[in-house]
Amino acid sequence: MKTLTHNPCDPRHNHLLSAFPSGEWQLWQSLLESVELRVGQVLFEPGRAPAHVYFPTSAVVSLVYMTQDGETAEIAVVGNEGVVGVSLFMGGDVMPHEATVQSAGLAYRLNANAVKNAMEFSNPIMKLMLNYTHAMFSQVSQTAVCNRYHSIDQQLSRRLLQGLDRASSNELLITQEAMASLLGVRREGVTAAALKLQHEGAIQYSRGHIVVHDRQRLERHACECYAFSKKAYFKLLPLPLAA
Amino acid sequence: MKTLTHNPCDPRHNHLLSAFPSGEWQLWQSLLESVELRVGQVLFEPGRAPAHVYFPTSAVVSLVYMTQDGETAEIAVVGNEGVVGVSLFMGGDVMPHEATVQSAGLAYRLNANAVKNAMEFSNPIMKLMLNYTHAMFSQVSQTAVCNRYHSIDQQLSRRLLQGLDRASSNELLITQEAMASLLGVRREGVTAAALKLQHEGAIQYSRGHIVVHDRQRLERHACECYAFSKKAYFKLLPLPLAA
DNA sequence: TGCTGTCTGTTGGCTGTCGTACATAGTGCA
DNA sequence: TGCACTATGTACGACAGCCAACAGACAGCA
Repeated sequence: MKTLTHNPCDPRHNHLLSAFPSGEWQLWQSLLESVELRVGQVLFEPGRAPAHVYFPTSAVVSLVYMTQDGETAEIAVVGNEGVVGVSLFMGGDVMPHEATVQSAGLAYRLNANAVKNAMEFSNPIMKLMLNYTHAMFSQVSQTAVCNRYHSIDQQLSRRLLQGLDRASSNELLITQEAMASLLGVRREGVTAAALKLQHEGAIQYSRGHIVVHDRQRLERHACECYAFSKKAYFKLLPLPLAA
Repeated sequence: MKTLTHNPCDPRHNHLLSAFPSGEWQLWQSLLESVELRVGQVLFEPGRAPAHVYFPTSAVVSLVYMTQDGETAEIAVVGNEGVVGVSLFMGGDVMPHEATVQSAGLAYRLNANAVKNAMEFSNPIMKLMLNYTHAMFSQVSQTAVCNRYHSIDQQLSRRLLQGLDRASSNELLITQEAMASLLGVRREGVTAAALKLQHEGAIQYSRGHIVVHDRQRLERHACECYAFSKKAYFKLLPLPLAA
């Protein structure tokens, strides 16, 4: 079993790829194609079959749902802990949401047909991917409840922490406008919540650059959803993923 | 391939079971156990591995998420179109929500170990179950967005329609109090929304008995979520399920 | 240096939902 | 018949978040 590296250019920097049994890894390695993802890039659109699955190493991808009226809401985040395109593992293809690059970086991708073949022939990989799908299912459920009950303050803190977990430093790149459309609230609401956090010294927000100074304070502000979905992930996926 | 029956005592009244290839069906048939489900019965609790999967024929089951503070919200509904316990198909076991019987009736259940064995040996069944899991994933995503953007009026209408689709008549049995905890809102909010629908002649609400008089009016009131999750289901699951 | 566009901060009024409290009406049972 | 219980209807203040509009601040660029 591979161990997790600290080099984001190594495909094994992705937790799922790093958990491949070595036999399977030999097979997949040659099929993987490295791609540089730009902010805002759309990996797949709602209602259209994804052409690839993406294993981010340093990039972060948002799964975003859009209503008829064009209002948006993020239902899950994927970084180097996961994979974009779980629908392919469930045998379907289309999904009701789109996948957009939230934070630029590297990812390794695999052709959809190759995925389908690989899944037929490798049970261990199939299981790994379905386990991740399970964790994502939990994350989406959590989001549903979060949208119902938690305040903008709590949700902003949660989302910053989720971003931080997938980032390489304590700096995040996202404007309040963009954060608002992820959370599905107004930009002014995000401004107010961000100011509160800033006055407390938890973060520093400036024109799309957020520096997190006090992570623990964020954790106190965040709703349970952050801790819960993280716990669900670690419970479902085997070591060394939890490392 | 089996055809869908109109007798709720027949296991093939469940859409998924009716779609089993005949070879597989012979195998499963002997393992299925019919159970009568009572209202309020808990099929599995959050954080505990489910002992069985349930294929409802006439019962309706709610998947309900509960926050730390005891507030609840339904994330999906399962009737004779689906199966309760999809986590077992993804290889995991625990789920963050509980499954509660919403409407009494019959279901066929299968031991969790038998499920795991069956999944190992039958690819077609595995695919069928994962397709349904996919549809449920869509439903949960939709719920997340619905919770963010849609009014109580819209959500009540949506939920009544979802109940209706899984019921055998145009009468539903649920109190406003119970509906409120499914939608994750106050009882008074449901009362107000229900009165509006009642004044328009769409429904008749009386002490836990709802009679739907004008389905089309409900559809006009409901948010897009109803139609969308229904469409997703039919897209993902093969005929004769769509019948 | 100044222009322009983007990002952030601020304000005031509005609406939907919440919290609480209480009134009324069916339903089942003694 | 009357009592107890549950379900539904009503009222009022509080508040979070929405909508619209605008002001200031910073960055990039000519």
